[in-house]
Amino acid sequence: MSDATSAVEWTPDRIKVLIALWEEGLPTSEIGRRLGVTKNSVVGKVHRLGLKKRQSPIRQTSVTTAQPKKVKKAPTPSPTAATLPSGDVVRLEELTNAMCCWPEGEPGTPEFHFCGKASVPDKPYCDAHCARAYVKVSKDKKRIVSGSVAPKVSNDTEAA
DNA sequence: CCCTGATTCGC
DNA sequence: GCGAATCAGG
Repeated sequence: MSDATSAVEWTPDRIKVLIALWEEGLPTSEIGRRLGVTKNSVVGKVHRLGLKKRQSPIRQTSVTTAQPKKVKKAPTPSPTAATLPSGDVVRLEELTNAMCCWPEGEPGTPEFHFCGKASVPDKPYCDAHCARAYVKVSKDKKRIVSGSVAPKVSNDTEAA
């Protein structure tokens, strides 16, 4: 490969994840934080992509930071289907409804994979990653890596 | 005061 | 087109 001008390019993979996270209800800050970009970049890209809007400055049904609403019916996506092959990483194509779609690594790279663990009912992520995505944290651990990419996003199991 | 989201301008 | 800055609202 002879080209390596752009460090962070919006590849379909990243855009896919971007939309995925956005659709899931993750705050722009969180998405941008994970991808290593600012919330402005995320929201800008999303806007340009023609995605839907969520919480406009004007009153448009509060979102409450993507709080998982309770559903009356729990289909229970059979976590058994999330039995991923050991030793093999979960790719985007291998993602299932009962799989934790938590992007790890740099989207666009062969190293990029998902958690692949069994996600909790009505939740796109597993118990551990769910807390990471819906964390109410504010300000804080901005882990934006500059220069060399590779934000170890595999940090979970946090215990205060 | 803080955070989230949209919009706009500049590069 | 991407990124950052700015503005608006909750």
